[in-house]
Amino acid sequence: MPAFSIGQLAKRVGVSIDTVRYYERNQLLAPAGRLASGYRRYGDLELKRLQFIRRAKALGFTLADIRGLLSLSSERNVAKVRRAAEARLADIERRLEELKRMRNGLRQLVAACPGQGHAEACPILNALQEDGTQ
Amino acid sequence: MPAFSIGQLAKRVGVSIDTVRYYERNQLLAPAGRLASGYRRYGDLELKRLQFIRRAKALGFTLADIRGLLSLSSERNVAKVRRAAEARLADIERRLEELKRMRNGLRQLVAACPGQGHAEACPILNALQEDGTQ
DNA sequence: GTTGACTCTGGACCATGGTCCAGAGTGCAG
DNA sequence: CTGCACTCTGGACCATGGTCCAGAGTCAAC
Repeated sequence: MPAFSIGQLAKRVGVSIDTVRYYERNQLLAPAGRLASGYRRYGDLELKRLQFIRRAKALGFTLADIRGLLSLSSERNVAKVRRAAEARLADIERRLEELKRMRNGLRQLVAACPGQGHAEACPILNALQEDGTQ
Repeated sequence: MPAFSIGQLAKRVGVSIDTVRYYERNQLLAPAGRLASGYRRYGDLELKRLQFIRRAKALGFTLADIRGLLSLSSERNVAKVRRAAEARLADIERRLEELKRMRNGLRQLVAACPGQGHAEACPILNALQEDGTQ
């Protein structure tokens, strides 16, 4: 049963030691135990859990989401996990649409802007200054 | 020359009074003047400026970006405004791609999840628990 | 002239996801 | 057994974009 220090754990997963301790403070990841000196010790379980956290974060889950996922996961409640993932997905799709709207607005402005000449001819400034720009 | 109070200004633009004062603290919007009592007074210029700020924010500019845009705009420097908009656009496109990757990852997981049965069969849990998820 | 709504100030506080610090104690290689 | 790297704790601090508060003063309608 392999055991490693917080520094080794952090390095393996590619996060900072501070981040590991931050996750501990926020109930995401506890050490497997402590040495007599108080040094934290971690095993494979904690390694996996930390990787889980990072992967979930990469998928756009917040730490609060992840706390939830972790407890669902230990409950092994598949239906709830699926619903959580669906909610995340819906949220991401909403954000995608928003961003696309922004992008299209900006694209039009940039495309129409001569990039020189006087300000009155600049659609970017005008669009921001007029009403109903969207 | 119309003049209104901070409350009227805020209401017209649809922000809170606190937000208007916050923008003032952060050099985005100063009142046209003050009454003897110290009450702020705003005119059409400030109304337009606040609308500009809100629209730019809706396009995804940060307040720091907007501070920049406002000064470029008063310089009437079309070339710089355009470059700022292009940079914003590139940033938005980068974020779009990231979100799409997340969405696709999640979509696959959700699609493959039976939503019932035991945890071993749940690809969401498995994907988060295994290496090389994406 | 009284009442209720509005405004003033400075500063504290919120969430998010960490980062950094000092001062002290530990682990381990040579 | 020395020395360096590592770890411990608690708390402060960062950026972002605000929100809320108390206590005092003011405006305007009636």
